[in-house]
Order: sequence, then C-alpha cells, then structure tokens
Amino acid sequence: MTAAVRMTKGEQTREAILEEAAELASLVGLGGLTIGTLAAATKLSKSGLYAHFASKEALQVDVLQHARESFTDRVVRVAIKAPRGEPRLRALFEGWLAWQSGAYAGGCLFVNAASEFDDQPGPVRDELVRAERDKNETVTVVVRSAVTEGHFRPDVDPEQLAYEFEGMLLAQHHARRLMNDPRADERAMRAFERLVDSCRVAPRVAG
Amino acid sequence: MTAAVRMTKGEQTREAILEEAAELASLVGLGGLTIGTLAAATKLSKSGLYAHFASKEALQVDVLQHARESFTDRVVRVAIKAPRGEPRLRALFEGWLAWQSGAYAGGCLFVNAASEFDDQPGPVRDELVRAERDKNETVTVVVRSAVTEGHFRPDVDPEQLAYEFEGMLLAQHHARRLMNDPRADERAMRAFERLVDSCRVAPRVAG
DNA sequence: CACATAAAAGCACGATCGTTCGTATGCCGC
DNA sequence: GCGGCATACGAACGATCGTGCTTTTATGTG
Repeated sequence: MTAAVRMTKGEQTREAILEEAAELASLVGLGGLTIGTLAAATKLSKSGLYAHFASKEALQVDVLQHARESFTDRVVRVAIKAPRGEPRLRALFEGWLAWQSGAYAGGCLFVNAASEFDDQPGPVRDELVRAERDKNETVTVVVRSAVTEGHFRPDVDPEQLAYEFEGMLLAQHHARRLMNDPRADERAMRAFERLVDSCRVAPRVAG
Repeated sequence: MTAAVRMTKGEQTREAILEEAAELASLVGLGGLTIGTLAAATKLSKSGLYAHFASKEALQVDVLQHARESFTDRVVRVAIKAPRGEPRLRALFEGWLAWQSGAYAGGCLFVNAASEFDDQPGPVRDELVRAERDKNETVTVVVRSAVTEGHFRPDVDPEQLAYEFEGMLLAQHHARRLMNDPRADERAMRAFERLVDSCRVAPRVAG
C-alpha cells in the first residue's frame, strides 16, 4: 500500500518490468537474466525496455531493491503486527517461509542471487549484502525483544539465533525447490519449534 | 587414491579440465561457465577442449560427478574412519565444513549449482538431485547408527536431523561467502553442538 | 624410425549477448 | 486540435556464445 496513487506511464512500465524481471530472475538467476528474454516476457522491444535502465548491472540492482521492498511489505510489516517477543518471531518465520514458497515462481530471489554473486564484487553484490544484513538485523532485534519480554532466557545469543534462523530458511528452500520434499515446511516448523524450545526460560535441568 | 596409475594423455587433460572447470564454476556458477573462458584457463583452444565432451550440458554433468568423487574421497572416506555414532557424525560435519571452505575458491559447487538449477529440468538438475540425495542418505545413516549405538535417544528422527544438518551447512556457506562473517565456522559449530546436545540420551527433565 | 592413431588447433557458422542511435509513436497541457 | 515531450521501436554494432568441420601436431607401438 505504499504505492503512489499517481504514476506516470514510464514509471508504470518500469514497475511492471521490475516485477517480471524478479519473476524471471527467480527462475534463471539474476545473472541468467538477459535483456532479450526480459523484453519478450514484457512484450517490449529490447531497446524500449533498456531505455528504462542505465545498464544491465543497474537493472539487476533495481530488481533486488524492488524485491526487497516487496519483502518488507509482505513479510516484515505483517509480522510486526504480532505481539512483541516470541509471537513476533514466529510470525516472522512463518511469513518468511510463505514468501519463499509463494512470492516468486522460482523461489526466493535473494537465496538464488546470494550464491551467484558471493564471488563477484560490484554493486549487485553490495546491494545483496545490504539486504541480507538488513534482514539479519530484523531477526536479531526481534529475538532480543523476546529476551527482554521474558520469553527467552537472558543468556540467549540473538546473533547466534539469527544465524540459525537463516539456516532453517535456507534448508527449507533447498528441500522444497531442489529436492521437491513435500514435507519441507513441516520439517522447517519442527526445526523452528526445537530452536525456540531450547531458548525458553528454564527448559532444562540446571547444570 | 582411487586414481588409476596409468592414464592416457587424453584422460589426463580431461581430468585437468574438469578440475579447472569445478574451480571456475564455484566462482561463476555452473551456468556461468563458458567454453571460452574455460579454454583460456586451461590454455587450450575452444575446439581442442570441446572435443573432450559431447556438449556443454554433458560437461556440466561431468563436472558435478568429478566434484562428487572428490567430496567422497576427501570428506566421507575420512569421516568413516571415526568411530560409529556421534563421533562419526561430528567428523562428517567438521570435514564437510572444511571442504566447503577450502575445496574450491568459490565455495561449495553443489550449493552454488543447487539454487541455479532447481528450476531448470534436465540432466544437470537430475545429477544434482542424485548427489544431494546421496549426501543426505549418508547423514541419515550416520545419525541412525548414533541411535543404535546408544548415543542418541531412540525417538530421534534421523531424517529430520539430516535436514537440519543441511541447514547448518547452508548457513555457514551463506555467512562465510556472502557476509564475510569471520565467525561463521564458530557459529556453525555452536549450532551443531546444540543440535547434538538436544539428541543425547536424557538431557532434559522428564515431561 | 615409420606409421597409425589420438589429441589439439584453426576456422567458420548462426545465434544471442549488452549497448547505442536515430526515428516514429503515443500522451497531455494549452 | 496542435505542439512538445515522454516513451517505445528498428536496425545495427562488435563481442561472445555453443557447436561443427578440416587440418595439423603429438603420442605411442611395432
């Protein structure tokens, strides 16, 4: 709902291009994205499409930013409505899982792009790192609030938890997309429950 | 040490090509691999190199098989020397971490290829699925033996554990390669210890 | 050493890549 | 409705893509 009500024609098509580009990139990767196929998918001429961007690299960065806004709108802004602490962390996890499965046909754009560009320095990689750092920061903050709310033990390491949180998301993406595991979501939820359980106050015998 | 002692010249160069191709593919992805750059890297002509393979797709499959053998030699065959059960699982995890960090300059080839080809049906994807299923099977078997050895509780779900095992490896790869997190390995080990700990016999108060 | 065969190179092909430029078409305020 | 400007198109560029040929160069055996 952050979309401007009034949009010039160019902005409209630009937005449509980015949406289609994100969809396509989720399938063939950000690097596998080509102007030609994207032009065909949007029913534009190569040059007509290209005029909206400074270069292919700039297009790739714009696609990432577009997807990032979409993620913030559809996952973070929704999860934040849940009560602080553990419920919010759970909402974030579930929303995230749903987004990875449903937002784009080819799975999470960031997961795909991450392994593609982790060895290719440049603005694309930089934007990717920025986005990931931002997402990681969000998780860390929510975990921290779960500690201050008294849901989690005070000795819980928020950054370590955010790390494992990311791992569970990656595992679900992997199991679902490559292995076609129908129980990927169920497995992810069980992993999440186990993780949360081990963070709750006094769940174990004192050492 | 499974390498044949006697190798014809063609087999030697073929092997050298595959080794270089794996290295290159870990950097730019299996899809980003091109005959031209690979020929330059191996100091061969495009056609001279190409003669060793039926097609680019066949080359990609061969690269995956080559990397898979390397993985089996350097990780599985080493871990299997550790005592059955938990020690072997630990050896597998540590060896796997080391392999992901050190085997190829661009990180684990399979991780990179997985997200690239999970939406592109064909022999490459098939080989990838085969390799992943094989690795997953290995972990499952080791976990199961940890149960029968009495290290883990009998109600531990080996497949669920293998799933989370994979997640921790993916998280380490992500943290190390994209985020340049110097504590990636430490984090991975902590996650592993927590996971193993939650599987040991009677670690918790009875419900 | 000569000869058969294996291995690598040279060259060329059609296609597609990212990118540029000049031109035509659409939209919108006057 | 006309003029001006934003938007899209067509054609073309040099480069590189994967992939075939034919020819040259190494290799190893008798």
